[in-house]
Amino acid sequence: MARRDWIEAAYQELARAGERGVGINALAARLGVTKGSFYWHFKDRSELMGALLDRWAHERTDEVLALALGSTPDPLERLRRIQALGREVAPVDRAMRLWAQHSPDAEEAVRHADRALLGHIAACLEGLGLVPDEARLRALLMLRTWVGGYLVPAPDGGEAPGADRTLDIFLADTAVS
Amino acid sequence: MARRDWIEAAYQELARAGERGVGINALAARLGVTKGSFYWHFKDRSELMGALLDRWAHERTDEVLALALGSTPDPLERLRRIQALGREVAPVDRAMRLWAQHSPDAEEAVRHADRALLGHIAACLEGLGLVPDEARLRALLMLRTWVGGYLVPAPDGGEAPGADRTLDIFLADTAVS
DNA sequence: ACCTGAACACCGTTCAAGT
DNA sequence: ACCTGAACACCGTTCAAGT
Repeated sequence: MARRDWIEAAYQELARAGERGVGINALAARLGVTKGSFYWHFKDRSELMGALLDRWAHERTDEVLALALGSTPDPLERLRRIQALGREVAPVDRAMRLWAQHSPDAEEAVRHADRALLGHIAACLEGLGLVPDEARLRALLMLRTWVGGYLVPAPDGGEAPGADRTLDIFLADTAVS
Repeated sequence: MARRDWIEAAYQELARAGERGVGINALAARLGVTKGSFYWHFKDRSELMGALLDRWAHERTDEVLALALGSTPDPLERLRRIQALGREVAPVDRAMRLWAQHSPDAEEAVRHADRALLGHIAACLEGLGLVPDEARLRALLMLRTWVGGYLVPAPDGGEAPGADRTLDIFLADTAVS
């Protein structure tokens, strides 16, 4: 049982059940050891949670970097890829954002990651003809619309068919429309 | 110490510190009694939380009803009032939505309340010339944009000056623009 | 009717003791 | 070096006993 095994198991629980779902007892049972083992590898629970933060931050940095260095130069296609990534990472992204609501450390990690992500979205919007200030504002509102989906599901179960109408709406008066 | 005193104190804690902030020990200390008293008035914690749900549902119903019966017939002005209400009730609204992420009961209460709210927003958008389907979709995306602000704060501290640019953007191709 | 106080289960935490 | 097992604090919960 290595430190990284605890982190891996905890990360999966975080994505599955949120920050509260990461319990030492449950993890110990799942890993087939007693919780005393946990306290050999970690000072306390918050050290484990800190490791999860680091892991997530690295993953997210890589993902956004991959987007920024992506092969397509077409801004609209880039925005679609950001959206696709968003759907892919939704479970852990949601867990992180909810956690950030009551943890300053998680809040800082999310804010830092969002700076990069918002920068990339805004760059795409500039590529479509928006001036920098307008691009930054719309990038923020677009991200809020996507993330807001965690807290406001479509009323008629299942995602509305025109969910990626978000792009159309936020690009209403750009080169695209 | 009456049942409603517990509910009132708990409701304040909910808005202040979220669902986890509602602790029997802390409430008992604040009310100057022992927690044994609590279990005279309530079967258990979940009965208290259910009472909070009811209280919030009534409050929210009244608020949205007041908006719907409001004096202004102007749809744009009505949308501005919805936004203003949103800012006013942000603390408890945020707490409710976060709570809804891990409680089916809270989830149902929020979804029910959102049905009314989304209906009212959509009605305003129809008043501005959108067809029903488009109005419903944009109402959903607008609400998500506002609520998404809980999870994605403005990167440069403090709300961006043009925060209610949301209206402009979502009304881009209506009678307003 | 309303509350106290002691007890219990659960979970995070500590630590002496084992291998 | 790595883990066990017993102990403790904290909080939700129960309940017999008080007024």
